[in-house]
Amino acid sequence: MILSQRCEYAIRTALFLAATDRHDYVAVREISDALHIPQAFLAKTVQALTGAGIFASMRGPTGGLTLGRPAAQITLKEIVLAVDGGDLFTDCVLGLPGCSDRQPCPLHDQWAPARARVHDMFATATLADTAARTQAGDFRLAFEPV
Amino acid sequence: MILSQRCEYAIRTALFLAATDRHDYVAVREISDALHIPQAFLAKTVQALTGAGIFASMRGPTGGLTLGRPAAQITLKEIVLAVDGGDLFTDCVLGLPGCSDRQPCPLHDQWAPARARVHDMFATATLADTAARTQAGDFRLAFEPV
DNA sequence: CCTAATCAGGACTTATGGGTCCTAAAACCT
DNA sequence: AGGTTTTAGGACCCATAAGTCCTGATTAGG
Repeated sequence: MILSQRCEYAIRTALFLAATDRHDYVAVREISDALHIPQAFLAKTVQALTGAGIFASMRGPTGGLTLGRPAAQITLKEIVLAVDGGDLFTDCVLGLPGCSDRQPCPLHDQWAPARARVHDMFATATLADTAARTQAGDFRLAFEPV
Repeated sequence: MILSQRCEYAIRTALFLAATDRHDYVAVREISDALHIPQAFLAKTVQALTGAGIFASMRGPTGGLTLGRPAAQITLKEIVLAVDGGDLFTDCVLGLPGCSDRQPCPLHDQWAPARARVHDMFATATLADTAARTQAGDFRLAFEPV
């Protein structure tokens, strides 16, 4: 798996919030039902995002989650960093510590550009762009379309 | 981690065999010492490669491991497939089952080409090419150069 | 033939990510 | 004020990857 399960859930949740474009708070329960994610696990996962300011949360009967900033100003890279950390964008493909341009492993020259391609994909994709595509076509956030 | 620990060990072992270009069998113990890999764990890991014909093994005092075919005819993709399977090259970045061109997730159009780039890197890289680079420069197969 | 060295592979232990459960704290509503 | 609904977060359980240990099968060499 390229992303952890937590991170897949986090991105799908963020896209759900951006795509349904509501002004009020959306309860974790509602999201976990729509996306078929275990509720308690999602509740813990989003704490990493609220802590990073990517989500905002409110308690109480009308509480729930909402985006902490406009969807156009949130990249998928931020979400990955908040949940999984930056290892995906920096680590050696052979797991060798200190691998770099100065002290490369035998695959470094091939891996570095491929890794950069993956990085750029996450750094370029904003929630607004991606959510717009979600609403447009056949795109799905769950196995059964939401 | 993009590759499992097993797979990182497997590739480094294959490169070690290709780089030291010996005609005889090399004992697992010798490899695990050189690359700082737990011996018993490496012994189990390479069974996936001997089973796939990528390595050949021989028991007894002069036994050990050797490449099953010429290094120029072994790609890193084969090793990944034998150890980790093909999920890295086919799975949806959001973990949605059945994601494809026909039934895409919101990130499919961005992810598919990035994933193809990673695939092509492993499919193109042969043990011979990569091992040649290992011998040439400062390249390393272990934290302390071998 | 016997011993030592090596791979093969099952059984077991440990570490970690995924997931559940329960209690506390905050916010709304009557 | 008090009850209900929600997030926050600690404690715990489970599945799997990582790693260890031991026994057996095979081979070389005296």
